Amino acid sequence: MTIPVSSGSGSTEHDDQTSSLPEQYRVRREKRDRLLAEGREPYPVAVPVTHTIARVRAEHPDLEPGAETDDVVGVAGRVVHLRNTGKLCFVTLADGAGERLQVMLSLAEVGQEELDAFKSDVDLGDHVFAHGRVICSRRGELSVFADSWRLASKALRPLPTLHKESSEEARVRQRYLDLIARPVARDMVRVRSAVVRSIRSELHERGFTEVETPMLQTQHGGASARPFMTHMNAYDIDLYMRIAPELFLKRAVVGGIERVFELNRIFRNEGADSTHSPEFAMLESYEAYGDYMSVARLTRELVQAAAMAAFGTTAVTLADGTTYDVGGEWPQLDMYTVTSEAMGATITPDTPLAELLTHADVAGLKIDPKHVIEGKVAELLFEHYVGDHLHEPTFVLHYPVDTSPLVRAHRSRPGVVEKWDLYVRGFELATGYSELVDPVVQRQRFEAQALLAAKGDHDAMRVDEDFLEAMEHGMPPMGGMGMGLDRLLMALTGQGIRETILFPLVKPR
RNA sequence: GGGCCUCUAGCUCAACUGGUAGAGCAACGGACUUUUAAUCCGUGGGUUGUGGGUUCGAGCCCCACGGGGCCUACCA
Repeated sequence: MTIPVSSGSGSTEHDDQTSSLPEQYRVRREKRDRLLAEGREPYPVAVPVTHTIARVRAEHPDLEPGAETDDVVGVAGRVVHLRNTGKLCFVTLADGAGERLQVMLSLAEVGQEELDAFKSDVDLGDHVFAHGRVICSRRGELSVFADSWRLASKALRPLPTLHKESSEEARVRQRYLDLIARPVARDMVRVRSAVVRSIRSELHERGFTEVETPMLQTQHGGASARPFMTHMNAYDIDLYMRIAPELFLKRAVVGGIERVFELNRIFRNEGADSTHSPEFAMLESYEAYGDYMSVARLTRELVQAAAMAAFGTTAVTLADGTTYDVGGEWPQLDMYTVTSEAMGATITPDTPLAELLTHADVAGLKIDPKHVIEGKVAELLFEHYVGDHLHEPTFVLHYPVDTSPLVRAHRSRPGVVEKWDLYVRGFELATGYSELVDPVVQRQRFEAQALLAAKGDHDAMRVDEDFLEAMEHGMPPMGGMGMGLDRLLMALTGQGIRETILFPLVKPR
């Protein structure tokens, strides 16, 4: 529903449409107009707050029921409950953190005029300021016994009922209401902030430098995914929104920023569901003279530190009430070995394509024609038989060469690369490589990708000449890691991706 | 992309086999000086997502479109 906005901030006139508004909207607009007409400000520029609600609570942890103090405070908050017994009103104010404090307004303390004004002016959802002594009600509720009050901001729309959760759609479309109503929603914001802060500080402690690389790119690369496209008017060129920061972070390493990371948004023009969002936050880090094993350790330490920072424990409690422990060492499984065991038939990097396709057939997998290459089929078999079932945090090692164009071949085992994927609760949380640093091999890999692209694979990379040129100037051996921040939040909280993102993209109505 | 479900008052939800669209909270009027989703008395509030169709009659049946959810395939 669209509510017409009256023109002119000081207007006290009704729009023609005002009379057609739902009753509750109309009543509140009329109150605003009446307050302005009476010279009472519905939106004062400031109110004299002296204490946060949390501070009042902290300074009076255990007042006895009926106790009074001489501490005079000024507090403000959103009205979330109103109870009126005639000559005494009880108001519950909530602050942004969800802390609540009761305000009591009595005829004896504020006088008839102010009490009547309060009753006629204040609605659920308004911001109200109250001034008075801190006391405790007879029923033991910490309260401010008001000697005066002021409207801090008049709400023109009613608060949704706080006794029931909003629909899932309303929760993401109007997150501000979700934050008011649902503590879990507020917690997520704080948990996410704590996790981000933890990751940054852990990396800084290890000597990493945070950089920001281009989001608008002339050539997308660094991952297999379809990009968003946009256009730059000044140069009249098409640009891609980045799908990964990898190729720029590696250029930074060439330039001597030997421990580098970026924690920011990337964009993928693909599906949106409970585990995928078109824009999501990605951490990538690269360390010169490291390899896939050193970044595996780093990744584990970052996840465990994040859990500690957000919850004070590595055994986190998920949304469904179960406990999930990310502590300790995490098992490392070899992809071909574990897939062979689960499947009951041995596959190796040398297994012919026809045989792999037979296995896929048995498994009931439909293989997209563009994916009919040995490594991709082997990977699909792994995901089918093993990947989705890996509940405990697990590193899966040694992927096929042909699906990992930026990873170096294993130092001793032919046909596989020095790569791991980290599985957590059945989904892929992070990936780590011993990065390919040989520019000649890298060119061959790019050319193989370009061939796939020519055959219609929108996810395939192109030959990135600028990146190759950087590489040809000498790239130190290094380990690299990428981790989806939203997925880390999902792993640590058990919530869906749209609950981990404050304002996820939703289709316009 | 495919399949299934769903959209009703400000919010959350009912409404039998097609027969006058209801409840809780919220709102409006009144009572009440210690309430905790206060209580009590009274009242109003609806283009049932949008557009067509069938029918004497549609919230309900049919078609199209739009939003949302779940399952499924793909990407993290």
